[in-house]
Amino acid sequence: MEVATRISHSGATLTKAERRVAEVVLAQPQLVGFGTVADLADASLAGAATVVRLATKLGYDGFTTLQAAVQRDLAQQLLPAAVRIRESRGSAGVQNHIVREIENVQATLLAADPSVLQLAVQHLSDIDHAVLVLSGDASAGVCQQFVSELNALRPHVELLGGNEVSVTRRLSMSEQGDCLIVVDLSRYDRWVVEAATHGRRRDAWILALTDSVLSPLSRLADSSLVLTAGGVSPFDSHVGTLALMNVLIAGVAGSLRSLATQRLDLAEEAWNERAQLIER
Amino acid sequence: MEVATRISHSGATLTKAERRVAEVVLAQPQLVGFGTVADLADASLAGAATVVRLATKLGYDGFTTLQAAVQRDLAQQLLPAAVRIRESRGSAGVQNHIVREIENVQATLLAADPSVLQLAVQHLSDIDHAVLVLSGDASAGVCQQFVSELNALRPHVELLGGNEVSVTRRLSMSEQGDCLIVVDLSRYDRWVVEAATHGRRRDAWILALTDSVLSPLSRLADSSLVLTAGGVSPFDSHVGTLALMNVLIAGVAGSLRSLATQRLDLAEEAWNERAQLIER
DNA sequence: CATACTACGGAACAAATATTCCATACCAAG
DNA sequence: CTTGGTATGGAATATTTGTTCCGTAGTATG
Repeated sequence: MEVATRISHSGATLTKAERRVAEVVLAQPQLVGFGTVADLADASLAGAATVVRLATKLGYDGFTTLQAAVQRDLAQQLLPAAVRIRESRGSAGVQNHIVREIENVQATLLAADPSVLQLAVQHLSDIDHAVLVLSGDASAGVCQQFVSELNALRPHVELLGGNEVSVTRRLSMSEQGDCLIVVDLSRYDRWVVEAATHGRRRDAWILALTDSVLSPLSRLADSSLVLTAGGVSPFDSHVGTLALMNVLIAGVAGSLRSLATQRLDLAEEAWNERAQLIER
Repeated sequence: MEVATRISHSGATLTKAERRVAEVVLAQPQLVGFGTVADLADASLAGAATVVRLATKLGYDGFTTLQAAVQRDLAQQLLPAAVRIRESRGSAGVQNHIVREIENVQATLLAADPSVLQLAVQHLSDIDHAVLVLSGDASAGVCQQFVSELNALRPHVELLGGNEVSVTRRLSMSEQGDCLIVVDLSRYDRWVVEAATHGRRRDAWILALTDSVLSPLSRLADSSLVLTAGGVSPFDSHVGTLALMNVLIAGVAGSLRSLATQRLDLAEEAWNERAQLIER
């Protein structure tokens, strides 16, 4: 991505209008490769002169040269994906990762039984009951991610953590119909399995996200989804897990549409009020 | 392949020179999409007039119209490679997610400049300096995941969090050569950008993981990696981010092999001693 | 061999497109 | 509020590029 590099390099010195143009160049490279100065100017609500100025600022002779560069980049992308990955600037390492992680995503999502997904979304969308998420140490991060997003959509979502005692106490206060999501891969954290067992006695509906239907969590759970987590590093990859969680989140967002948008709007408003977010 | 269809349809009625042109159109569509009448004429050893005649013979108004058609065909091919791999397994809903997340992984990892990755791994493997990770609210979970895994491989890795004051304080104590990883997507958390600015003054080496080379984080950082995070739900997908982090983790594990295995063994031993992990 | 017809490409012409120039709007500093 | 400087887009200009026309060469047919 020759062009992207140059934009990044000159990024700081760009003016407001030039930046708009640069964004369009990055977002819709076809428009540059196939189109004209006027097309690009229209798309970025800028003048033709600004487009040319950007091109020269990036170190090109003019729009025509910039266009040629974009066309080279696009031509790269036109090569078959397999060739692209192989030719992608050496580093066989990254290729391995791509293949491996894609496999994780695909295997995890394809293995998910649609009826289980539907059931899970249904329970996760039931705002009359709490959602408790229990995770092994190795997957705590992705679970926190899941909890925080789910929390943005609906109330009463908790990540169980701290020490074993506090988790057990929280589970003891759970009510029938609460939803317990347990996430752990082999080798399983003993306390997670024990806590899940406790949850079972409390009549929670349990969904296991784990690496095998033979796992102790699967045995405990009412439903389970099987994860594929082949890693290149010493650790399991949670890419598939996160992708699966995204599916659940999207499902909940869909089924709680009005409540969810209302909650998101409230957050949005608060952010704006205090200018806590910036566009650029 | 709209153009190919027309060529095969009118194939019989083409003259010798026209056929040569048509062959080039099929073999090197980029030349048509990106090039001019003269380019195509040269490549097919024909005159400019012949090129135009072919275009009209195929039913187009002229070369310009033919070119537009070829550009549409090319644009199809430019769509996320994953879209074309639509194997009809899985339900429609999950299909979308698979395609989207695969695209996130692929785009994020392919966009990563190997030299930047190498540099990042180098800094992350430098055990004489601390690694500080600063994250926007929306990506806190995956960052925690990253930090916890990195922590298993080497000491002095911290996730900056809590309130703004404590983050600022921690950054104030950072030393030259420390490594600051900043992760945030548009719209950016103001405090994250401000904290990163502070880190810059403290002479930390800054790596930005963000969604555009035009982001304020990119501007601040010494190096940056661009994330693709297209989501189906209301939230960004951090699947690509996590995959990229896995690449970094694997790199660090490789370069710190002996230290890392030593640390992992220690943890292993402690777990075994207390029977905290179970096989099944 | 002669004639009629078709294919073909060079060059003139017309259209489009990139580039440059300039007046205006905007903004910050005094 | 004024002034100096910068950013910006419209319009004039220059260049490139598509299209059309026409003379020539090649080919088939009688």
